[in-house]
Amino acid sequence: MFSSEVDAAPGTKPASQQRSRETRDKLITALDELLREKEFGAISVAEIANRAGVSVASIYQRFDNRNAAVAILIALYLRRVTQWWSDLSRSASGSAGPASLREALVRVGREAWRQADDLRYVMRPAYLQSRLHPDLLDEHWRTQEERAVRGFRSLLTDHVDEIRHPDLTRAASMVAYFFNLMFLGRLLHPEGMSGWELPASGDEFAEELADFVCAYLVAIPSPAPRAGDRP
Amino acid sequence: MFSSEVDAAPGTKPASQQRSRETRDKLITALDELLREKEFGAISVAEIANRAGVSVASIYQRFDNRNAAVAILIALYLRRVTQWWSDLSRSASGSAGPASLREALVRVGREAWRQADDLRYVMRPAYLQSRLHPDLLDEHWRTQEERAVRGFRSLLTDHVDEIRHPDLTRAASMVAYFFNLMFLGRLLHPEGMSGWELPASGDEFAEELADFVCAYLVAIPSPAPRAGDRP
Amino acid sequence: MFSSEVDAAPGTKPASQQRSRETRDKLITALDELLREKEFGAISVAEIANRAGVSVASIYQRFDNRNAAVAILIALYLRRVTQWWSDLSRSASGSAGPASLREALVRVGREAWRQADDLRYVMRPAYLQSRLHPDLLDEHWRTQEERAVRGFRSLLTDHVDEIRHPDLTRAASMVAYFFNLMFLGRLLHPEGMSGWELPASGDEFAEELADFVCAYLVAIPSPAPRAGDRP
Amino acid sequence: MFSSEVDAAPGTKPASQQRSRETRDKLITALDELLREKEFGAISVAEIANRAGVSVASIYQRFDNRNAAVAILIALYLRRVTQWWSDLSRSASGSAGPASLREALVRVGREAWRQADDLRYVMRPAYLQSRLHPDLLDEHWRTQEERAVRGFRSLLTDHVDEIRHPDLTRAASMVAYFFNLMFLGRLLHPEGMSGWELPASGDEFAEELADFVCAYLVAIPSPAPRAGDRP
DNA sequence: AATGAATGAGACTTCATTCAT
DNA sequence: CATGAATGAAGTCTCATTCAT
Repeated sequence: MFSSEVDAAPGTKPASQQRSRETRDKLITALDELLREKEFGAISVAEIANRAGVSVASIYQRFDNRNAAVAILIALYLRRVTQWWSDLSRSASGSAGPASLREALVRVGREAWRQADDLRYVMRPAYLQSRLHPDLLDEHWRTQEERAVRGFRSLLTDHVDEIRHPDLTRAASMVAYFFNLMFLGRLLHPEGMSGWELPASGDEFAEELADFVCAYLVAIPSPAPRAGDRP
Repeated sequence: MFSSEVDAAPGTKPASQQRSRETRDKLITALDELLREKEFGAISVAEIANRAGVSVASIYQRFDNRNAAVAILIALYLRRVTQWWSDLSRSASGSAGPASLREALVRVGREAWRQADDLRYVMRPAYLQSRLHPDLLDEHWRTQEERAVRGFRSLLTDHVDEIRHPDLTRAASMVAYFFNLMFLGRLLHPEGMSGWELPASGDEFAEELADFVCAYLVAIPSPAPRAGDRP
Repeated sequence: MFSSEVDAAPGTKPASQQRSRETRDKLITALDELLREKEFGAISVAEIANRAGVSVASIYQRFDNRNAAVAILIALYLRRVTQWWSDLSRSASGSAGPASLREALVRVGREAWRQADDLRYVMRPAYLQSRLHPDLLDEHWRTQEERAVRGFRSLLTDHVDEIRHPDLTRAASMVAYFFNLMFLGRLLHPEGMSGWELPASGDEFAEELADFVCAYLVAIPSPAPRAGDRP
Repeated sequence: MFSSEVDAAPGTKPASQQRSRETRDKLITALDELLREKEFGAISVAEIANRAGVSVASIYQRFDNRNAAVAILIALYLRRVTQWWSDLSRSASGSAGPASLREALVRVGREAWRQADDLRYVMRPAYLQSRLHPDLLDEHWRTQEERAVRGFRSLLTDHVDEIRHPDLTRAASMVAYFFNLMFLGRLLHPEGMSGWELPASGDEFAEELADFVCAYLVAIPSPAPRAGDRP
């Protein structure tokens, strides 16, 4: 079921037999469920085993140690985020793609907003874990980042005629970085935009984001737009 | 030494005597030191006590819980961030303030970048803790957010003649939100801009940020700057 | 206020000053209150001090150690039980005393039943403590027992013409022992007569008790009333 | 060894394997030993584990709580008292049962006296605990009480021709209640009859008890035996 | 005399992990 | 391979008591 992603994870022992693969899947599903109920740090090995209906010792036959349960998190995370990015790309550059750059950005913003909500229960612990044990997951984040940059690069290229920013690569990086931060913020602060006096509705906020980013992209190249350009 | 901030914290017991205040300060200092070495979750009560040179029980005479040691984190956090914001405001709106909006933003970006590095060791655990126990700290974050919005609002007001964005309040919120995210990102990803192919130097990055934000602020109000405005 | 009884207690330090006597009384009152809320073992020194509005250290200036707080229990216990016995005697042998032995016993039973309810909150912990630390209180119980025996002895003497038991001293001992057990049972099993299928009302039960005891007292001396005396 | 009783106890985790049953028995035996040396409240989890030769954590694999170690007490208690009652019944109603009611009661009294001594070391803590945590054990006491009432009921029925008390059920309850109190008193006051000036020897005391109870049972029904019936 | 602070000792409990079946 | 049992290590917290003001 989850074979390819999970076996690649560090600390994960090979599951050659049919039976072991079943056990492994049961464990992943159990953790997936538990993560919707409580934070990772509060989930004990015994709890995972109970929920999965297997013995505690079985976990150690699948994974090196409890920290390697992060491996399961990665599996879950990868499964979903990969799915998300491919969905996003497909819809963004589809034959019926959005007419304008702004529309494309609004769409991405809206998607990111929604995804942040949907994936929060798995991304949040995965992310927080990754901050506490950077070594384990940094490679994965890096990969994601690069994928995001490439994604935006191609999106910008699709609308290159609207863009005045002199360096498309740099622009794509900034935009990807910006969207990523927004995504992260939404992930970690689910309660929303409260203190910022910003629109709490995803759709409205996506419009504002698009404006924000568009301005940067279509602005007359510096130094022109700066001080003193008002008549 | 730390009296005013710490006494206000929830879960903190009053320290009326000279001696108790000394103990409390020793504890705060100890935690401060430990946080430079390891993450909060890995610091045991006994460790704090040892480092502070007091008994474990003394910790419980000062604080309700181990969790209330988060209170110490808040104290540290508040002390530093408050300091930072007041410094920033003073320098930004001083008599010899920056000539242009962009220069002001570059300066803020540079400051934020540096501060994120300096305060990381305390902010990071404080932040991650606050994500695991949102109820304890959300009020504080809210306060900070509002303060940031007000700060940027006044900064923008100082340069209102350069700004074309129709809604100054909304603009201030967006900019504050953006800078905050950037700050947060730097906090949590100290290793830097690696995956993003962005300038790793703070100064250079601050310039790019300023451009990003400036464009949004000085852009010709929508719908004008959008699709089809290039001759 | 409580001076005479309390000062006599072992482990109690002399309270020569006015102030110390006040403190001591506050402590006793505090414990008295607390005992209505929870069992002795669950009452900490700090709790007593808090309730009394004095410092923890003050307790150690009044008493040798926590176990000597049992001394306070004794004080409370003595105060009340002494009061009870004297009331009982006064009413039993008063000028308008009950006409018959049975009436007198019913009255005693009723009183004991009611007192057991009223004093339970202090007697129960005192008693249980005394079972856990027999050495501290055994002397007091002994005293009480002897007082009870004497009380019943005089009660029986008042009605000697109704009694056929050959040995009045032995009879008084048995009756006192019996009432004491009943009192104890009521003390420790407040929920009542549930399992015994006995009258739950104090008045009705007192009647049965009186019958029980009366039979013993007025029975034709053994061996006469035994087997084969039915025609 | 102890399987049936212990597994039924609340807070006790199932011990399916041979090995776990061994551990559980070691724990029970250890507690049994310790109770002969000190009171339950003074026995720590570590002590039980040490004595049993198992690790502290093993206790928590067998029982939910330290309080659930009371379950062990119940097990011990039940084992012994159940045994006692069945022995008593067997001997009392055996083919060669006592000729008279009085003889039967003397025998019961003697047995109860001896048993109270023998079982004291386990009954006393069990009883005191049950008074401190009534909810845990009240059901058991209730059961015991009802069993006692039934036992005496059948004993009285065996000698119904000697009894003049009009209500056999009520009489059985009173007698059971009385013997139970006596048993309880002996349990809690091992030092004996000191204050009461009663026979310290079990055999002699049993005779007096029998007289006491017999009188109640064979007394001419009220109101006859009361005041003024002496010629 | 009274007090707040400090503390050593120890209690209970949890948990990740290993072992033997 | 899967499991229930066992455990060492560690953690959080409480408490009776002493100390210094």
